[in-house]
Amino acid sequence: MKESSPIQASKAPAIARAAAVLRLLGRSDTPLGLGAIARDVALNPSTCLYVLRALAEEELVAFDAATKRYTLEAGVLTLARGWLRQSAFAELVPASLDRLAPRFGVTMLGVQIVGLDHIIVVAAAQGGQNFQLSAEVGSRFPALISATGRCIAAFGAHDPDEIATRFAALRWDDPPGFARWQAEVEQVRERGYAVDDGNYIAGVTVLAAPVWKGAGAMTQGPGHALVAIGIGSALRRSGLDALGEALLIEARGLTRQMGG
Amino acid sequence: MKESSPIQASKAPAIARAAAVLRLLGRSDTPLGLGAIARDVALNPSTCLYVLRALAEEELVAFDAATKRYTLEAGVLTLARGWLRQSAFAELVPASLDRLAPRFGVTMLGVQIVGLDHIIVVAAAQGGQNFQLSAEVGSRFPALISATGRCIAAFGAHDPDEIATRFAALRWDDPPGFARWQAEVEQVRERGYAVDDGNYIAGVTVLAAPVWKGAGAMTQGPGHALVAIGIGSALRRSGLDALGEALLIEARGLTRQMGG
DNA sequence: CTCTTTCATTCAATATACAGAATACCATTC
DNA sequence: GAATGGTATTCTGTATATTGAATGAAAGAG
Repeated sequence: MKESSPIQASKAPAIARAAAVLRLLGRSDTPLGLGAIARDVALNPSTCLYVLRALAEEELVAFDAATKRYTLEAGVLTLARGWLRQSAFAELVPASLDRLAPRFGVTMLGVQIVGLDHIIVVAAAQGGQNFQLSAEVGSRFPALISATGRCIAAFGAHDPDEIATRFAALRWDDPPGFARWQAEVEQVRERGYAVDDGNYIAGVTVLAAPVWKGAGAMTQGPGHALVAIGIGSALRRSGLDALGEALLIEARGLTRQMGG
Repeated sequence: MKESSPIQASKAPAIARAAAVLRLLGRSDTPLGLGAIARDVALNPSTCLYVLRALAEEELVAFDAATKRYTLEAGVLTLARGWLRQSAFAELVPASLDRLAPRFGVTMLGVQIVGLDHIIVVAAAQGGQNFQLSAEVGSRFPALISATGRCIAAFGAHDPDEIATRFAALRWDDPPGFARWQAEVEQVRERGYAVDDGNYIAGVTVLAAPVWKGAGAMTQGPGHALVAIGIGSALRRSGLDALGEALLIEARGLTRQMGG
């Protein structure tokens, strides 16, 4: 039997339900009622009510008794603080971002790589005052997209078939063919950093360099990456190579600081 | 490390267990094994294992297969981002903090009031270069402590008995007597902002001013507060009143912007 | 290398969380 | 004021999540 039975396979389904509810509330722009929530996460209203009450008890969701609507509660911030506290990367990366962003006038991101599924923005710094290509902390992106994706493909020890499958599911503004993409990935292995020149978002150029986590963990692939984002025309004018090399230096410094 | 609070009966106990595990992992400085986690949250190892697996499936917990240790995963950041997105206060307050912190050389906090239980730091700004500020976001404090506590007591429509009970449980460096504290709370009602002069932390003065949430929600008490923290001697020299009045003005501005 | 200890994981019986129907609660509308 | 529609909430039998013991897999000591 193939392993693909993701729903109901767990021995603690209430947790998956709770996570789905939290994510829905995080996505929603307005407070939601029980009915709307139950419908969206495909739960029985009664079950959903108990989930919401338990989450409210933990102060992860807020309940407005007057309108009977639910929202995320600030308790989720406390969890995030706990993660930030213990993540060496999150602690160290802002300094690197603050160095590079003003120097090259780019938006800098520090991202965490979560498997082959996706990456999560951990920290950000704005370079130019005019064009703010803001990606907020906590945002998720598909793992293989853009420059970071080429990094993951180049340095992660992943199954080629798996990569091909996931590549096919990506959405680009201007998709590169798989063959050309693979050639670029090969180039990343030599050069050390990756470039996405308008493929992901038209007119926008993205660079990424890998940061490894623990000592000698390089065989398992990078756990993080530094990302630079800027307007393509401006970046090409000021020289991509200089930015790429600066990314590499900072990324190597971070790897070293984290015990490499 | 101290034991977590006991898990209470609910119709979805797995959620309370999950929250306890997440909080424990957030508190811990090092990755933890199954045994340590199960012991701390008072769970059967087998049950705890299923909880951890479900949390890992949701990418709220990271599992290191080599060491069999668990950590918080970056997914908690995504939840926090959802909360920040939909909180008008979190969106607006940084501007206020950034205005006041350098002007008075104080550490500024924006806090969210969660019932009578506690407050959560939502945003922070440094005046001097003394401490790291970003680490503070997400911290929890008892609701009635320090200057914020006097605000909540003054403007929240809470049961006096409940307040007295909770007051008795607080820990101060230099506890004010209940009678004197109540007199100060009365003063807060007239002046509009609260002062804690070395009671909570010796040598440190804290000021707080309330921010109400929705329009006409003042009857239910403030949902947020602006907090200023500084060295007592320095603050008294530069004048507490000026800082207090500035806090009030910013707090009123925020209340207005949030639909007051 | 073998024994001992510690920890993670599976297994099978049973206490209980869950789904669905039934009820209570509002807020509108007639 | 009565009725209606759309909610949220309680109630109850049953499938299943939880438990504690048994098994497996490492790590450390002798």
